[in-house]
Amino acid sequence: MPVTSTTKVKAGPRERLLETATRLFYAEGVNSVGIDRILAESGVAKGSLYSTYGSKDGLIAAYLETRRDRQTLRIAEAIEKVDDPRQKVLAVFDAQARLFAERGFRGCAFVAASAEAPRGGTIDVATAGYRDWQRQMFLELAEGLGAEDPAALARQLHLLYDGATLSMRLDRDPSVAGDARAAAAVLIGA
Amino acid sequence: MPVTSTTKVKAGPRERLLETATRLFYAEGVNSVGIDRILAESGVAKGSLYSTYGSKDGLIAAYLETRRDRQTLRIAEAIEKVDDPRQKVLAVFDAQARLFAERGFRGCAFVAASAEAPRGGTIDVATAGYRDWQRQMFLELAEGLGAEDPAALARQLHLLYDGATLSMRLDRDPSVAGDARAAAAVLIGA
DNA sequence: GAAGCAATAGACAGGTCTGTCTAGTGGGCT
DNA sequence: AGCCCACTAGACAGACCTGTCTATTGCTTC
Repeated sequence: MPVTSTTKVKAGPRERLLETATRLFYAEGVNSVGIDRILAESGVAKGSLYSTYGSKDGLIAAYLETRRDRQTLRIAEAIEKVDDPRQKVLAVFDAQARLFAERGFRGCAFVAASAEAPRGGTIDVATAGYRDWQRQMFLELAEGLGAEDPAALARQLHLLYDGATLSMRLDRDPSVAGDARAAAAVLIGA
Repeated sequence: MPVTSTTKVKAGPRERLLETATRLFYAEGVNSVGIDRILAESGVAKGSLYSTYGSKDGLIAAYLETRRDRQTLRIAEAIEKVDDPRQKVLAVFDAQARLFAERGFRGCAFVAASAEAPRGGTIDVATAGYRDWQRQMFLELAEGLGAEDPAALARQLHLLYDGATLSMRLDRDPSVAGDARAAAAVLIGA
């Protein structure tokens, strides 16, 4: 019986590769990290990487998928925890603040990965999917608020969220999430 | 007498290199474009590049400097053109909208360049300088508005500007500048 | 006309990267 | 016991990169 992810005794090459790749890709960028380093630090043979993920691109895709799942789950949970439509919006920015406060957080993985990615490639597609999810989330939140133009409000809230994301990446100042929350409060109060 | 930049008859290697590098770096990213392509497309010899700019890094620095000058000049002009403090703020977002509407615009050059740049390197330093200029500009605008907490308002406006910048890069939709302007109008009206 | 200098053209070194391929090893299942 | 297969270890090919170095050309100035 193959060892599954729930078993802690020993992780297989697939899990070790993904764990190491996630750590290195996120810290230093997908282009800066070569597979040799991932192999060395994970203790996996090169052949296993190519039989499991097919290519470096495949490993990158798996990496982005886990980041996306982590993020969407985190935000969905924060939204579900409260009932008031306004509180739901603020909960998103609170979740962002908690994310920014995490040790080792260095900005959104998708922003970093997509910056130098060739158009139409693996990273581009994964990023577009993540953006779609975000857009849909903000739209549902804005509709829940009963705004007269939910689509416009959703775009503005998304703008604040994006602004905090970019600012965090460029300035490395987690407090920006608080500013985004404050601005969001003004927008949904108006 | 050496030919200066005002003379249109023939541009020297320095100008041709910078022009070609700007075009390619901006379109495809500083890491994706090798010097061989810049040399081939500009018709300049490799020796001239290294005697003029010292290294690829030096060329990148010159590229970012011209982008920065272009941007700061553009925004400063837009601000000076109007007198009303509120109109000055909106003028910044109007300038952003015009920038986004330009043919071939693909998002902020600094965001793209800094995404995969090593910390503390040439790109990082240039980006930090540009960020400082932006922060100062928004602070002066907020102070001109006579807000009770100019620093907080400046950060929120900057957030909207950043949000539009990131959204433009990820979604390639120039209309986002209009959303940023609308949200800014709400913030400075409150 | 001669000298000097900037620029061209391109070979070359030394490094990095992805991906392929071969050989050996060890544990689990029949 | 014996077989199978996943995995390890690492050499290798082929491509690309930056930066150096040499030889040559052509313009400018003395």
